[in-house]
Amino acid sequence: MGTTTGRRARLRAETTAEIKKVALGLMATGGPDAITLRAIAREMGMTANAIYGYFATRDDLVTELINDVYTSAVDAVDAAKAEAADDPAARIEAWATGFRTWALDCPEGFRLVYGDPVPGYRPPPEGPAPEAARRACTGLAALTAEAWPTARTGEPEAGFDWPDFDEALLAKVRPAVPDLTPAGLALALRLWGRLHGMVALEVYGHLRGQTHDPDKLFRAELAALLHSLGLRARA
Amino acid sequence: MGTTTGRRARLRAETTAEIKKVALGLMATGGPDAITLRAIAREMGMTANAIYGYFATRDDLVTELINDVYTSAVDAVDAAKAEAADDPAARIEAWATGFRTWALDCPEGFRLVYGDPVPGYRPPPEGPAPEAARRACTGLAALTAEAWPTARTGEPEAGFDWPDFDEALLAKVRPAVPDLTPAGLALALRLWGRLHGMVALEVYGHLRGQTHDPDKLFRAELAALLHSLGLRARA
DNA sequence: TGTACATCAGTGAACGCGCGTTCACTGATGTAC
DNA sequence: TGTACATCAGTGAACGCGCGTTCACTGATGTAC
Repeated sequence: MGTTTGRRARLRAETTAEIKKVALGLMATGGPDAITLRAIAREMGMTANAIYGYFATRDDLVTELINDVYTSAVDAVDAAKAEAADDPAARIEAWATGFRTWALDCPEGFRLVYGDPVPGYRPPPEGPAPEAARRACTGLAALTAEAWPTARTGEPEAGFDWPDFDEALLAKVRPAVPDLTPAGLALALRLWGRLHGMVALEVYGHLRGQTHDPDKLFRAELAALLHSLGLRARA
Repeated sequence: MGTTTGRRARLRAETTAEIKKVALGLMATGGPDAITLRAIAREMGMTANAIYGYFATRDDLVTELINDVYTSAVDAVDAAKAEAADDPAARIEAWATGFRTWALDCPEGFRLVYGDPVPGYRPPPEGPAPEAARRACTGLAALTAEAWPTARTGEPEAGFDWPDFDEALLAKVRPAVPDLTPAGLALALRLWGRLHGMVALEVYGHLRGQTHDPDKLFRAELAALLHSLGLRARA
């Protein structure tokens, strides 16, 4: 009996996964508005309402999609960081290139998480992927804390204090990374912005008409970023 | 006769402008997919097909919208730059804050130009706003060229050469800014990315759960940016 | 100044489409004795 | 091992909706003599 119910469960899980994969594929070719139950069903050779056996509603599907994609991003950067040599420059480099690689591998995912929402989508009140967001925050904060001893000397002082930040962010970050200062947290957010800028331009195609070698441009920006933190790139 | 035909023409221009204004307003409240002829007409108290008297097609309307909005952005940063003191740091600061101010004043515009396109929209082959794009490129390149004498010393060398860049970009930039080097142009693109990152995060609401004072964060990033160019912020 | 005509902004009904979602159902797969 | 029953994935038709676009039209505004 275990094996037979197991088989049904497995088929169910496979179909669920396929629905999500097809949804992402549709978004890749047609943009966020291409994620429709009918289009997914068409692609899978079934009727649209069959999807209701797997997701209660289209918004539920989109929420799961965002959650999956965001989690895969955090997994990717965490893994890249973990594989890197045990020094701040190497780890920041791995984190940044890991993020860019993930985004270029799955530009639809990047858009889904950071760009315009799917038309008509209403996310749940706590956000579509709270756990992935938490991991992303603390991961970056920890990374910044590692680099802080050298970074602080190269950085102009900006006078940040804890009340400048959102309570929810502090609640996530301070217990996980106790040795981070307010200025360090501000730096973390700025590093995030700096990475986001380059990757967003590339994902949205704005670099296409500018350079043949976005890779080189990214490496240059990364080298400058490390340089400004008082660190030196490996390559 | 001149006055009467003039009146018709004026009414026509006013209605055209109102259609665009309403379209932007709809996008502000409902996202890019809210720009529909029917919604615009509803808002204006007319029927949807009346809009065909002003725009041949919905895509034409969107193209004009993007063009207007992009042009207003370039006008805004050019004006900010022109008003600034005649030194590179002040001009870069004015350019960056001018851009951010424009984006926060008109976040729909930022999304329209830099984010996901309006669902179903097919831009014309030369892009929706080629002239505005050209002005933005050359403006930033000129700004970078001004800062280049000090910036080059602080920057790690990355070995860029003209073939790294797109011919179309070079055709725009090199005649307008003849004293720009390949490394300088790469720096221009990176500055663009750096600015884009912070502003995009803020416009898309990703900073909302992080800091109460995005303004301060932006100023800190700007100060660090100037610092890395060997310049010093005024404030 | 008055009248006949041209322009043209906007109407109202209709088209075909794709959407999310509901409903009653069928038929194959698995379960209990 | 064989039969009666339960589960459940998926069907097919239908709903009401909003969309872009087309069409034949009306009625007010402007023009020419």
